[in-house]
Amino acid sequence: MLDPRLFRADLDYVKKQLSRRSFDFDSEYYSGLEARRKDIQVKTQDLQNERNSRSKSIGQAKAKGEDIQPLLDQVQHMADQLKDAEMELSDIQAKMTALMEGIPNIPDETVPDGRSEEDNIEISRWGEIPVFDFEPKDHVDLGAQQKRMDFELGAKIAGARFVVLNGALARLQRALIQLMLNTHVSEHGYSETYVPFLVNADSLRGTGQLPKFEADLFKASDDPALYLIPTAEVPVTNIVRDVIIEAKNLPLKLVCHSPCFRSEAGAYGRDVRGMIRQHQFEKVELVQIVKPEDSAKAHEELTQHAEIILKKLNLPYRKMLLCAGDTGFSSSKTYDLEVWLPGQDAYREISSCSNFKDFQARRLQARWRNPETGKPELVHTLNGSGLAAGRTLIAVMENYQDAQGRIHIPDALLPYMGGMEVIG
RNA sequence: GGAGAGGUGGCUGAGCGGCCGAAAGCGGCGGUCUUGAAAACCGUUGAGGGUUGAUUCCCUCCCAGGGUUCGAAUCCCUGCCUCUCCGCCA
Repeated sequence: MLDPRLFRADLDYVKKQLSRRSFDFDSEYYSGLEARRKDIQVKTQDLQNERNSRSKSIGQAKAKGEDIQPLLDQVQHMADQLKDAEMELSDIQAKMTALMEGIPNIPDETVPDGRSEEDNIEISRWGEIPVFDFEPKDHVDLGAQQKRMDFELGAKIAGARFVVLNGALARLQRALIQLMLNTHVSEHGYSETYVPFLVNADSLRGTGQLPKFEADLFKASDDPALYLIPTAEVPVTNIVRDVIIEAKNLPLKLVCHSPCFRSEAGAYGRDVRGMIRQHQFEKVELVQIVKPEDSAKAHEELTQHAEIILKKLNLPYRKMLLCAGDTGFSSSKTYDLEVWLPGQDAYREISSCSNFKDFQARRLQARWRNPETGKPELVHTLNGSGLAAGRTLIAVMENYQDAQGRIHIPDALLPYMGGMEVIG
């Protein structure tokens, strides 16, 4: 959620910034609502004030043993009036909240204009694209041997967009997760967490998935309302919901491995082959909670932490700065890391690292106590995949294949593979 | 799943339906004392919002949502959560 004070101070600026991401903000509707809100709020509070002072004098009169009946007669109709005003106020506040919750974050000034991924900017490239003296296979064909990667079985057990991994490939995925967790904990200073994979609506509202993106989620239960997490970002960031953090405890750097569940509504027909887009996948997520002044730097660092995993695995990748139109709803600035997939002859997203600034923090009421003011102020939140394990598995398979369709284990993973050097 | 107890400020913990945004203690902050520290003593210390020229005035918040009442932290209902005992269980 954006700062309501920003709307009152400079509506044109807000509208202009939102238009950069093709969001048409109805400022007329907003202004009308805001004017009414102000009006009704003042009216309601006046009535409340009157009720309070009259009730107080009734109490005092009663204490002195005076006849309070005349006073009671005076207040008779106040209750109804007040109730009406309060209902009107809560009604307009609900409308206001609904409007505000549907407005995306304002893009950072360093974010380029643009409408779609076509307009994203390549920041850098790393690694050498492997040259094969044979026609490289994609991960589906590579995984088909001995049914190590079995999509038919996934479909039988659950349905489309599910997979079963067997033997060495299941282990390889686990090895990747271990490498990622160990690196982030031991070398990057993150604290490992384990969190619920089912979350309530408040948590999803806090990080911005609700109310707008319910269709992307799997709802696991109606009563109580619980959803499967689309990313560990949700439970991990919600650790600081309604918390005032002491300045000395910042930054908070958390890493969490979790399965992720996405309905992929709206993605019909896209990436139907293979493990690129599944309803369930494993991911190691990095989350940082920082002082506002530190978030730009933290964003660069967090992205580098994700990049280091790719470097350790010697996987070629490029770093993209998303344009305003392609940046996610809650984010003010996002870098995507795209890994090279020989089977697709293309770079594909493997990590997305975002600075949300105070957008999530405002919804979460996640604050820190600023020693300079002594007051609680909103923190900045950031997160990024470090990395998506399923897609990393694909990248390793396709980049480390040989002419026989075998997969050579990258050096960095050898300690986790129990002596196995080649799969095949 | 069954039975009971309870949810109050950073923490512990009082609180007759009006004088309670809330005692007291701890913690935090500031000060006195001290070469310094500790102890002791004194003072101070919740959050959100509206409004204003203003550090003015006002509103809301004692788990959440309803209700009773002129008036609710206090009474009633529902939900959620925590604890204890029993059962079951990875």
